[in-house]
Amino acid sequence: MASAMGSLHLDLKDCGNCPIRHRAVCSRCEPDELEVLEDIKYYRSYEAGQPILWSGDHMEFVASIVTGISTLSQTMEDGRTQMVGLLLPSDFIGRPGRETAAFDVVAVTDVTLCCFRRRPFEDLMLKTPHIGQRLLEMTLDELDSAREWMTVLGRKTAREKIASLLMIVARRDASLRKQLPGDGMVFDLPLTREAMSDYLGLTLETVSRQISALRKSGVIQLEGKRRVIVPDLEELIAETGDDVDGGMII
Amino acid sequence: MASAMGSLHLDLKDCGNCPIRHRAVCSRCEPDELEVLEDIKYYRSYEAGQPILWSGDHMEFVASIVTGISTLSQTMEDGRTQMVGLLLPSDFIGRPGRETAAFDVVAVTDVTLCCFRRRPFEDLMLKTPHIGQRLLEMTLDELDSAREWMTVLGRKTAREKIASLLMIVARRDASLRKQLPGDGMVFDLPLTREAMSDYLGLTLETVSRQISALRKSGVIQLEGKRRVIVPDLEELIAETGDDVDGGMII
DNA sequence: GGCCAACTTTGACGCGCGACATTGATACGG
DNA sequence: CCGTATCAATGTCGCGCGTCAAAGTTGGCC
Repeated sequence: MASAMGSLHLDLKDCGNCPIRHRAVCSRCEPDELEVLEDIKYYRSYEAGQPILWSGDHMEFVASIVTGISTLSQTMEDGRTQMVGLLLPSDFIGRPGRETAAFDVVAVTDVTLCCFRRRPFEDLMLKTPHIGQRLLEMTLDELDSAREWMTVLGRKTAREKIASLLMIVARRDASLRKQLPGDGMVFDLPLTREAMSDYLGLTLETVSRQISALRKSGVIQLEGKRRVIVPDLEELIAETGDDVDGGMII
Repeated sequence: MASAMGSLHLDLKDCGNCPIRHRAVCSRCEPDELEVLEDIKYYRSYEAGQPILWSGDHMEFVASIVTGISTLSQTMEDGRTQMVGLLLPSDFIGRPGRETAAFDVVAVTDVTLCCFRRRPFEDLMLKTPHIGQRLLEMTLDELDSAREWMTVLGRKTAREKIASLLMIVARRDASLRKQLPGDGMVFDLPLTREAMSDYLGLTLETVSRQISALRKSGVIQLEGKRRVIVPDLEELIAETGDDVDGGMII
């Protein structure tokens, strides 16, 4: 971990080499604006499974995810939990103008954050419209995603929910490889069955059963618990209940 | 309707008298900035039940809701629909930088919009940081609401969902009257049973049954179909499944 | 290798809520 | 006045998914 951080520091101290340079909240900044950001930024890292923030925590920083995956989730008094966001590299954590975290943030994989102390960042936003513009764009995208997701939660069957999640992961995986999703594609599920159930508003048993059912129907094949093969993409899309390739931002 | 529009025009042509002046996307604008907005704004009105936008429509304008209530919803191929937003006065419709509507927008009550042609509004946003700043703040608030709502959709029982919706309406009603919600409060449901079912991811019948059940338990009383009386607010809050007065933005 | 913890799968059972049908209440127009 | 439309309430039935329980799988560690 320490050595990983060491190399990250070396690679990333310069924003020009940053892997999320073109997508994160800083993506519209000019070189002089980046310099100001570079002065106040610092990195933090978390191991898989560690909490990053608890709901109600005082937030001293806002941050961009540089590498890894985190979840944003809410827990009811009696322990029921619902995931409300899946945070990927370049996604933003925290909210300018808010003192405390509204949701729990947990690292699913090892995670590296590029952090900015909140106050200086808020000041900078007022002086640097490019940051606010990009953050608005990102927030609007997240709102669209959240709304699509509400339809999944409110109206889809368990089988459709699983198929929808598989398509989301498949699309994301394809875009990381700079390919289009297609027949025969292979990808890994970044989430445990329990995390999938939190995402989809199901129990982990139902998730397991529906994945088995999709396998038995031939819609997907499994290699181990996590690796998924999609022989016929159209067939999987049909299982989502969406009209052909419509919907499902993220 | 025509006469109503007439009086609105007279009353509202001047942004200084606008009922949503302090909350809408223009709320941070200085007098000179308002003047520019006044030049490009125009009003439109819709009767209860009318569609304002269909998903996929080309959007020539963005708008603020001045009066009335609209719903934002998504429909699946087979007709299942999920409401993904409840738009109240001062809420914003449309998205700078997007050509087509992503969701259906329908007027629930008679609605008046303050519209801006999209292109000029986008240009203005680049020149007027106050607009973008306010829109960011509003969008972040909506994102928080959407996330709270996801927990309702994914994890609550039908009875808890109904109680949660009643609390949302109760809070909104109290804030309009500039009071705190309290024991014995009375309010009207702005939505039909069907709209409530779309909101909560339930069927209309289940909504009807759960409202009857809450009435029989003495948690609420009904006056007609739409008017609700809450003898003991704590009791209703307990039915939501939330911890005491936590959660439930909007 | 063997042990242990974490994760997953599968089964049995029952309840909550959806699907469908009927009845009632209210409003509107002829 | 009645006929129709809309919205709501309520009954019946059954399936989907949650709950509880147990067994199987995988990987880490000594």
